[in-house]
Amino acid sequence: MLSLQDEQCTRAAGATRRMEESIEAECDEEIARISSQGEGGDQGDSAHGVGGRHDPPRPMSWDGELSDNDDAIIIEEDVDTAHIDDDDDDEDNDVEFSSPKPSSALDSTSSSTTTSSNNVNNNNSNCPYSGSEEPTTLSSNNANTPPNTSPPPSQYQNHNNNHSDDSSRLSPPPHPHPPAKSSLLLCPSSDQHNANNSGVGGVVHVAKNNVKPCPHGLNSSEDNSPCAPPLPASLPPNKCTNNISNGTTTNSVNGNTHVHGLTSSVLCEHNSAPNNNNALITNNNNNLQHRAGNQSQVHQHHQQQHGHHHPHSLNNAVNHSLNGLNGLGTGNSNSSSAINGSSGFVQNNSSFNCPQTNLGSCQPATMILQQHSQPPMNLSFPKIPPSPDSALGGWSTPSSNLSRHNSDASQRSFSSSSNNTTPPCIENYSPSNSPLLSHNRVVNKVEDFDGDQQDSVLLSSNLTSQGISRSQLINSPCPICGDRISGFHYGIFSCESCKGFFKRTVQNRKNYVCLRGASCHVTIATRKKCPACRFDKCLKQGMRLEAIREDRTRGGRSTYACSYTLPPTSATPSLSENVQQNAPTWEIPDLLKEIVECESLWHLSADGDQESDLTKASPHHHGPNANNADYLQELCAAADRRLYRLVKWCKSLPLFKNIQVDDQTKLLLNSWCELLLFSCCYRSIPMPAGSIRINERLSLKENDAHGNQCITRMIHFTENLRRLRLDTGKDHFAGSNCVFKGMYYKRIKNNNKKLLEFSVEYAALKVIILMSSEVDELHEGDRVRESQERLLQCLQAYTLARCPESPSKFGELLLKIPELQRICQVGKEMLTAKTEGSNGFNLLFELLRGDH
DNA sequence: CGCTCAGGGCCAGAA
DNA sequence: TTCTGGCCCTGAGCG
Repeated sequence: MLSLQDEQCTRAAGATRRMEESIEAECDEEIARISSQGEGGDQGDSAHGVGGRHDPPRPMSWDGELSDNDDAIIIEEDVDTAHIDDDDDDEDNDVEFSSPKPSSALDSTSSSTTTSSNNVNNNNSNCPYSGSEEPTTLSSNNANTPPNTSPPPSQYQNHNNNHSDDSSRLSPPPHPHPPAKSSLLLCPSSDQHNANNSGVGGVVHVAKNNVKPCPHGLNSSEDNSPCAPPLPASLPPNKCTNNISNGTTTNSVNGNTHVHGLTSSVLCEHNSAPNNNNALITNNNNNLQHRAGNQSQVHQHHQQQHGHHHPHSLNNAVNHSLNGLNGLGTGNSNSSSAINGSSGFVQNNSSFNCPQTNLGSCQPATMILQQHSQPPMNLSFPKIPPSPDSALGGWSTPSSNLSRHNSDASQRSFSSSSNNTTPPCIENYSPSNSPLLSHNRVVNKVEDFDGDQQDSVLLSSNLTSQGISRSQLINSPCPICGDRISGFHYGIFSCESCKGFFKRTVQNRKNYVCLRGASCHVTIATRKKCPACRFDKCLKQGMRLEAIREDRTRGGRSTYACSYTLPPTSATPSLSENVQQNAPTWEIPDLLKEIVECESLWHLSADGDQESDLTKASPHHHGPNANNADYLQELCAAADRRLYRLVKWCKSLPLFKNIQVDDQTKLLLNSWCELLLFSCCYRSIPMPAGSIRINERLSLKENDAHGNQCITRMIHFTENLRRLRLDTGKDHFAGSNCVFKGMYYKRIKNNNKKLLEFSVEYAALKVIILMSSEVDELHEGDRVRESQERLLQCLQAYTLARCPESPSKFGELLLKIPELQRICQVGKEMLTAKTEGSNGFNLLFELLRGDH
């Protein structure tokens, strides 16, 4: 009698064989298809072969409409929405795609893929910060402490109360901002750390005005020792690495810097473990706190969950990227520095933001990201204070209209001191036509170039050449709400109300949630209606979280790095164009381009595509009635169909397709579930919150799951993805010099065509998941490992280049993987139980039976 | 040493 | 009761 284990092995072998056969069949089919196509290669193939093709760039329009572009690939779909249909399945029956410009068989891949996911941002939730955990406010020792009470549920909610069951509507994880005034803060796992620093077990007393910043922003005033390495740019400069003995929140135990504020929660965790090497991975939506920033902890956790190891390279990258999660913005390619202790990365980042020397205090973000891979450098940048006057290159008139009088009391200033400045009519103010938008972008662009004094000159000349006068700036509307600007606040010129709003939001840790899709228009009239969107706009316009002083010291100049970046906005046309022309471009690594081009394979289901037939033939395909019948059956059917597409996708991937078939099979067997679930969740991003899209006809809400943990977790995972703000195709073309080799369109209602948009980050992450070198008994383990590392490097480079203001993006992306693996574990168990005893004979069942 | 100006605090009014 | 926003205070940076 065969033991259960033997039986499982047998089944696994069967699944393996089937996977191999599928892969080989795909190969054969591919070859046959290419051979038979001659010049008219179909689009499916166009994206199969990747690499080595360098077609000239083609102009693209971004209206999403297709005109007469022969190169476009049209995927028809009877939908009127522009979902991110990366791997829609059931609509395949309705899908066809037109032939692109004929090309040779071997060059059939020359049609390129235009990628983006246009709906991602539209469905982003309100808070751009996720994945961090802030200290728990236990109580207040100060009567002035802003109360952490529950806000009206309809509009927003305080983070402190966000651990409700209805996590799909939870506010995003808290902003990593400073604690409320004089709060008693508890680091959830930081007893030892806190005891060391405050003398009160587990409690950090944040004293009001009790921190005397060091004169250099480095040492406490009592300490005459040489300056410790300054903090990274994103940290307030008066948070010295030296311990401040008055019970405040900084310390330098083993080189760690415990800072709250922007990075408080994460750093709190990060530094709290005995080895000072922790970080926090949170998953608020799942009400899970995966506190495993320490490599070993991640490792252990993962082992416990899955019985195997994280890929070493992935692990490195996770640890590496934790720096970014802390807002420290590492681009250090030597991940060992992160692994070996946070002291390493603190010191590796030590060249920044010393207010005394102004080392990098105004360095461009791109420089910062590049430089912390270097050991501490003796930088000799000329001093560039981050104040707007300085940043703007030193206007000729020292007594600016942006003096105190219009900084604090803007109304007074406008009425009295600005004789030559006619106060603009309020009706003329509009955030959309504010020169400030362009101005801020100019600041950003200039800072991106260099950190030295030339910035100022260049910026000044830019402003001059673009005709931006000081009075124009002053008279410009607040870029957030359109109100009158009162001064330079938290990194941008803004009005007094937005300044106060931003300050309160950050200081009091408000965590607003927009219930209208996070797309509310923020104007002077509506700014009170949706604080979530208002805060979001504050951030988008460039307000800096780190400008909020965690110690609440008053006075003085800002010393945070002013290398803020702004997203493309609808600035004044001429200026916008100018900025656009001068915009530094970032490039999508070629490898990622090739990967993205393979994304189209999730859509393609042309005639002859076996998937269509399989779909129709699937005995588990229940069609529209599945919604009320057995969604699990529908889920299985959808998963089963996608598996075939998965194989097609895999074998077209660069790096992967060069791996021998045995290893390909093992990698696929290892990751098929993660890939399927990930794609499902990604596809669900445009869906309403709290639901996932199984296929074209079936979507599930949390209620529909009837407590099914897998579905629930998938919904939460989708929510996390939504917050993560994956890139979109528009991003690529707005800021990059990326040119894909073709354009894919989906035919929608009224015979219109919608440009398909793929996310580079999403696509790359899938391949990283696939290329797990920790799979047992790989013949070419080293090769797989190298491939994954290469992918990781590309993705990191891409995320840093695209979002220099969010150095944590890369880490946050990677941290989705263990979360995904946990969901898969639950999902497999669910599906296995479901298919127990079933005589179904398809790939999914085979995989499931062999998986346990 | 005085000025600048950005960040924090206060508080009346609004929601 | 909470939030808003105008006004004022503070103090580091700078000339």
